[in-house]
Amino acid sequence: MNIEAIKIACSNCNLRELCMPMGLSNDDIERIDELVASRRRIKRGEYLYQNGDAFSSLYAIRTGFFKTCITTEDGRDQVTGFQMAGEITGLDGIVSDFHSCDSVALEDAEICVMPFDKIEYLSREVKALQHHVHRIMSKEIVREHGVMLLLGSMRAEERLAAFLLNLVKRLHARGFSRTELVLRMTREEIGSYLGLKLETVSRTFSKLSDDGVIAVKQRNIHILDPDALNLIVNSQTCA
Amino acid sequence: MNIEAIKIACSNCNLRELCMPMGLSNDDIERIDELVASRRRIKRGEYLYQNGDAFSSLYAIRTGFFKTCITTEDGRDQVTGFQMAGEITGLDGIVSDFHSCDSVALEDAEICVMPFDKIEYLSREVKALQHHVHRIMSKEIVREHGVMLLLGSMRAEERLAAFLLNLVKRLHARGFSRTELVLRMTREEIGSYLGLKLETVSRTFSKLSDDGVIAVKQRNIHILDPDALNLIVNSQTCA
DNA sequence: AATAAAGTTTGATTTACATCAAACGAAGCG
DNA sequence: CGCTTCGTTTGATGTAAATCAAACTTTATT
Repeated sequence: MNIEAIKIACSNCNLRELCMPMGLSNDDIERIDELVASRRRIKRGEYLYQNGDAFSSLYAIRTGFFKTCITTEDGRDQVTGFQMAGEITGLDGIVSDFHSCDSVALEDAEICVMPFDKIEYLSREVKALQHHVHRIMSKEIVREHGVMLLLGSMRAEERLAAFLLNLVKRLHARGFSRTELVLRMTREEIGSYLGLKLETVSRTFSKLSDDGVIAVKQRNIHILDPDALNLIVNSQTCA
Repeated sequence: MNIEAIKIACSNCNLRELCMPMGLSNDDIERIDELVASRRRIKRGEYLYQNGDAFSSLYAIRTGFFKTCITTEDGRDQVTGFQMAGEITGLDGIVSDFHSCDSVALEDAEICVMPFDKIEYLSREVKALQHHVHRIMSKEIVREHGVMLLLGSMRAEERLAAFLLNLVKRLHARGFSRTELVLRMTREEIGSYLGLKLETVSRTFSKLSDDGVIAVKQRNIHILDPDALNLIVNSQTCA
């Protein structure tokens, strides 16, 4: 393996506990070292892929923060997810060989390009990789079920609480604080994801702040009372 | 192959154009004939699987109609999808080895049990099956993106129009009418799926009926003006 | 067939969130 | 540095859908 190949090998990556090689034996990780064809830097605001682009690869996020969103002809826009380091994006393109949503970097980012034919080839060779790919897709399906519950039956305060708890949980798995987080997205993007208008998002932040549940300073959020936040999500105001 | 095995073989199934063997060559279909371990009959109202059940298999629907739903501790309920003949259900269980939602038959049904370890084994052998499994999961992800858009940014009338168009499209692919359909679910279940209360669903049916877009007789829907229905979905009242 | 239970429709009222509007703060740019 | 742009907050008002309520229809049960 040459220097360039070593540099992008999963076996040499500090995210291997979280990302594509998660749960694989050391042997298997070495067998999938050719998975990543290249790395790519994406500046804030740039697209990783866009609706209509030909699908060829999945992308593993090394650094940075992304949103995925769908835009309809009539100009409606829906953020379908936010992705951070160690997460895989691009799954929407498999079914039709074209991407059906946009992926946008919310901060300068670096991603690993994993050609999907290589993923399929290696999945046939490495059982653990095959199962992991299946799990990644199933996990995305289950996540979206949760979003459907949120959009279908939660009130604004519950939605925002669930959103913050989800974010902080994923950040904590990456070694960040359990109580402090920096939002990488605007109020409008949060609103789009949660099915709310940006004014409602702002008001709800203010409400949670007034209630002493969180402290808000621009995009810096400090969770003061995690239990209260959990309670907001799990009990619908108990009528 | 004995009589019993032939009876449940994909190569012998009238749904093979739609279901698991879709797009496979005749050779490949024969190679996956052992995919279905058994068939199971489910009566209306019975569970195919439930939240918390151990995951072992995916299920292909031969006949009948299902809903999947998640129920939270606090009693909230969200229908996450409706499944009909030729569609695959159970994908939610892959990630954690336990099902995270319920699958309920909305009419007497018959399903094919496909043990997931067998799917993975055959996917390693048959490239076309591997890719098809990936496409099925990606398709579900993309479908859920659409539901997120619906729940996040559409008004009641748009949601119901989109729902009817989606149902009739899938039914038409199965040889049914492009304009007539029989709803297998209650107004409440439609409402749960669409993030609306049953009264709103009922009112919206009445509205569409008054406008001459559809004719409603209990659960029988006749689409009188497909173009109008499409227009409702694609243009947000043009403010 | 009678009765009960489940599902649906329609009306009156309430409400959570959207919309409209204005001011303010932070950040990017010439 | 001042200027513009973008993002955020807060207030006043409007509205789509929720809630409450009652009648009605269909389906299940005995």
